[in-house]
Amino acid sequence: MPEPRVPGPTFVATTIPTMRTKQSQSSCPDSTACDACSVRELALFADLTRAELGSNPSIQDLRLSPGACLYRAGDTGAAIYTVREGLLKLEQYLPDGTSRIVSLLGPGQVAGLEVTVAAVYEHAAVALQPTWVCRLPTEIVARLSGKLHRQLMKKWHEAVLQAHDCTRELATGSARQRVARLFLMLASRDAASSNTAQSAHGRCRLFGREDIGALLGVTTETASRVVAQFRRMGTVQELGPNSFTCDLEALEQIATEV
Amino acid sequence: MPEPRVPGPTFVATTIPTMRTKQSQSSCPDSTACDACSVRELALFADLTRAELGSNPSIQDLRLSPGACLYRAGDTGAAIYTVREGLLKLEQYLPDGTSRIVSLLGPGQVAGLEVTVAAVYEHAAVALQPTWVCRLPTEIVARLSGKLHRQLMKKWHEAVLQAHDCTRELATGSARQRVARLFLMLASRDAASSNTAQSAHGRCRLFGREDIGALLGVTTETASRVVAQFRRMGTVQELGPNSFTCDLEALEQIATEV
DNA sequence: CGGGAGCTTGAGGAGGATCAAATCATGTGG
DNA sequence: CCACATGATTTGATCCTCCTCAAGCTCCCG
Repeated sequence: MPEPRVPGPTFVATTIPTMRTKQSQSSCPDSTACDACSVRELALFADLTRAELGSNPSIQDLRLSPGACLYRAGDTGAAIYTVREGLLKLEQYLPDGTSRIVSLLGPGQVAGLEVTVAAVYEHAAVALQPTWVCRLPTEIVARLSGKLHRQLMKKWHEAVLQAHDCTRELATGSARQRVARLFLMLASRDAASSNTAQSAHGRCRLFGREDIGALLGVTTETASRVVAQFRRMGTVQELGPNSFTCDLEALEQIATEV
Repeated sequence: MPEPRVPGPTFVATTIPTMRTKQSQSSCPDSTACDACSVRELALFADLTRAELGSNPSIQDLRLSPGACLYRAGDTGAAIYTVREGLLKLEQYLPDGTSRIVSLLGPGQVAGLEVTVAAVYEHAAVALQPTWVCRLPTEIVARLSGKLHRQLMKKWHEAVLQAHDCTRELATGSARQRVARLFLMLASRDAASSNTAQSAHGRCRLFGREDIGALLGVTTETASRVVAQFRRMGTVQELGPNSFTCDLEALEQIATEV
């Protein structure tokens, strides 16, 4: 498969004045957009023919800038969202008011699945990178449920796998190990879009230290310290802002050390 | 609803010589067993009439002693299991060979859902308490899938909620907080079977310190120390072996302290 | 009675949290 | 274009939690 590149609208580099606010630009795709979608085979509609799909106007493409919020915990669930490109965090709140990231969603994964069986969203979904999602209203899901069942089950499965991965890989061991595993996880995600699969160095986009902390269950300072240490050791190299190349072997080493 | 009590066979208090081994005693229920099942309304068959259900001989009740293994990661997935009473842990392994508990499953929840869309199990499922499960072969699920869809989706939802709960409540904060939240979680589970819902003291069954450690992401010693400390402080009282009453307010206090 | 497994407790040290401050990046207004 | 405000990142110093290693302890079973 060719390198996925999102067609859609031209990249709108609008600056968002207020972060953490819902910021979404809809672009009504032409009738073949779903065909052309880079995550077509991953997406919910994999089993549908184009005729069944039609050019449904209620299916929208949305673009999220980093920090933009797709929905919040407790919002009435009106739609589910397939990630086409980018990265979302699912965030929940602790008894003491602080928040914790319980899952990450990348291309092909679905946010908000819970509203197919419940009334409201369980988490806040917030973009960590520039992200495109495909919005699918719950009515459509209900209407097509006969056709979508198999795909929905697979998406549920992915959601569980992802949640368990986060506990197992990112909430266990020392801060060094967790950060190393995070780099490996992100690099393997981005590897899917890179043509050379098996090289000793990977590439990934990181995000803010505060989010890293909330994901790994450590403080912002610790997250910063470890990333800085990796950079000094040459384990990772910063190309641009939060864009890294990683020495995968060295990271693997750290991830599994005593 | 009345207090759930498992009918089934008489309690067989066999001692298991080799722990960690599959230990299951099947008892073919009479034709009305599914009707009488304590988790009937929670279970997969909630939507089925008795006629549809029939007295299917391939649906079995199994009893697991603590430490007994229902299936292992990588096993071919032949069935899914509804927990009727007791508690299961879902265990996965880290790169370094140590294991981590990624989820707990109690009455009404389903283990092994993943094999409805994949070939093998993702985790090992091991009993933490004396546990009864209802075994449902995947063929049956496939055959009844039209009828079962809604319930399956709900079970997937529960699985995701449970996984996120474990990350958020049990893998965050100090060891004291984690243990306090574990007590609260277990007490609220057992509260469902107790008639008095709103008292300041709860009741719960705990399990081995090693499992507590693997669940909370701390060492066995730390788990032991904190439990011992709670006991000395009177926050919890040990009635029998691993059977506790808890001061819910005090635990809540600890769970949310800075 | 002896042995083993799980639980408890102790002492010491490493790692991470906390508090605080300096540096850097970015956008704003003069 | 520059000075400044703002927020994120980095770094430092100190304290406390939890891990590590080690030793007793309790209970159960042969």
